[in-house]
Amino acid sequence: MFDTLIRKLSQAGGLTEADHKTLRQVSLRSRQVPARRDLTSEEDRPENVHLVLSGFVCRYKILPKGQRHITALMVPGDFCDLHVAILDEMDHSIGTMTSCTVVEISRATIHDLTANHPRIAHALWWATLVDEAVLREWLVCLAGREASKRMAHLFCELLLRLSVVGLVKDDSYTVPFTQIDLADMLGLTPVHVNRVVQHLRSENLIVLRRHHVQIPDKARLMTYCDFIPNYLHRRPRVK
Amino acid sequence: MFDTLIRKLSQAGGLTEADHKTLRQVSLRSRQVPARRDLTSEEDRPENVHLVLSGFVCRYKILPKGQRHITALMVPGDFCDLHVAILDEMDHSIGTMTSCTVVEISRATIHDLTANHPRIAHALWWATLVDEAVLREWLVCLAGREASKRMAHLFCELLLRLSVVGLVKDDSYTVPFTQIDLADMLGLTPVHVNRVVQHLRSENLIVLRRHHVQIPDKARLMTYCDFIPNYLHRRPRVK
DNA sequence: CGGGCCTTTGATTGGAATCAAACCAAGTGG
DNA sequence: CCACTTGGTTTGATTCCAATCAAAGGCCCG
Repeated sequence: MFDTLIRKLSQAGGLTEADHKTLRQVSLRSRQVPARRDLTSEEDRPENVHLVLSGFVCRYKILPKGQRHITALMVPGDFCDLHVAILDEMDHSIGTMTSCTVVEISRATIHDLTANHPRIAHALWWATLVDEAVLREWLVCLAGREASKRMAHLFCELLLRLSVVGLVKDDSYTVPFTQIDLADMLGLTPVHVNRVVQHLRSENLIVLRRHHVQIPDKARLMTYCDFIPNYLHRRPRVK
Repeated sequence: MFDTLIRKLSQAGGLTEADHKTLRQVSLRSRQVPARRDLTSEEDRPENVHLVLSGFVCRYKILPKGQRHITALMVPGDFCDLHVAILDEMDHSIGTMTSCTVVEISRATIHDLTANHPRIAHALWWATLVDEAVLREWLVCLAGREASKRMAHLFCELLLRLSVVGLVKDDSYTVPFTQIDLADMLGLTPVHVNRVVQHLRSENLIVLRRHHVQIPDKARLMTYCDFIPNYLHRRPRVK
């Protein structure tokens, strides 16, 4: 569990052995959370930051008309809500999509780390900037790509993000969300998501069945949706 | 010019008199930049972070098909690209929309501030988190609101953001961008932007003429687009 | 005063939403 | 172990918002 935290922050570069030691001493409580539960809700002032160890978590907002829009997906190794350590109030909610194991880190701990361990502070800042870069790509995707390329793009992104944490095997991974969840991520209706899925299937770009995707030819899928991975800011080794 | 920097960072709270002094000693070079110039381009590894003193700057990406999408707007008092101090490579470009005065702060300076002045580091982190919150709202807006509400929402946001820096008078401010720029922000075509503008005009929700907006009834405009300002994370005093 | 960019208007097309209903899989309880 | 329920997936028909194509005005600047 410590490894997950250290691995995550090491991606920012620049951590020393002493920093690793500091992180190992951080008191972490791991917790099991069922699917479809909120970890924190809008307007909360939560006391803990969460780090995902297993399962999928999403960040979402509810629009006035009641529809939900998912603005970010957190997979194992990701922080859910570093914001809460810095901002005064949540402007969105965070909920599990599957049953999850999460680690809670108190705001006090984050404050101590940022105040007294500049390289760790730097790494935490790095993590939020990468999140922002992903968010930016989602925005551009939503604005400028048609539905089927948007979905293909999402599957490409997940392929890379999940492979970093060892959750991809033979270009295939588990997508534990429903077509309704996909609709909420891509800004489409569930009906249209279904049609798009069928289209991608018919082109043999993805094989999606029972919460499991397999990508027959990832180069072709990436070309199809003009996927450029630079926004993920992965370290070279993960290439 | 120092005041702008200090005012910006003070919004995060927690800065001491000593921090102010530190910031005053930061070496700042202010520079005039013409309209429609890039400050930094994708794949650059720029040496300076920019802070806007006057004028409008935007963050944008170019899609494969050649269309531009603007992902963020920076107004006086905003940082353009704190990323460059932390991430290895730009994944987007930053360009002026008008003639601008910007201040350049070297990466080395930012690194020194974050390494040795924890409260300033905290404030910088805060600034990026607020940027992210705005980005998130843009995403939700794009996905879930129809064109005219999206545009109304943008005008509401600008009203608040510009009033913080004293650029609003009588619920009226300058919007120095063209309908083409608006289209690139809202994910619409220029033609449709024009029609939406006309619709908002006909409803008397905005008075837009010659790069200048006046809002006859801001409560009505906010109600119209369900504008909830919490995502801007303004300090109470600015209410 | 001419040229270029922006704005405006019109006609048409198309992608995705909406409405409606059937189908399917999985879990529940009698 | 099988009706029953529930949530998700699929299909079809229709509507509508916004894109596209095309061209005419305005405005500003050199």
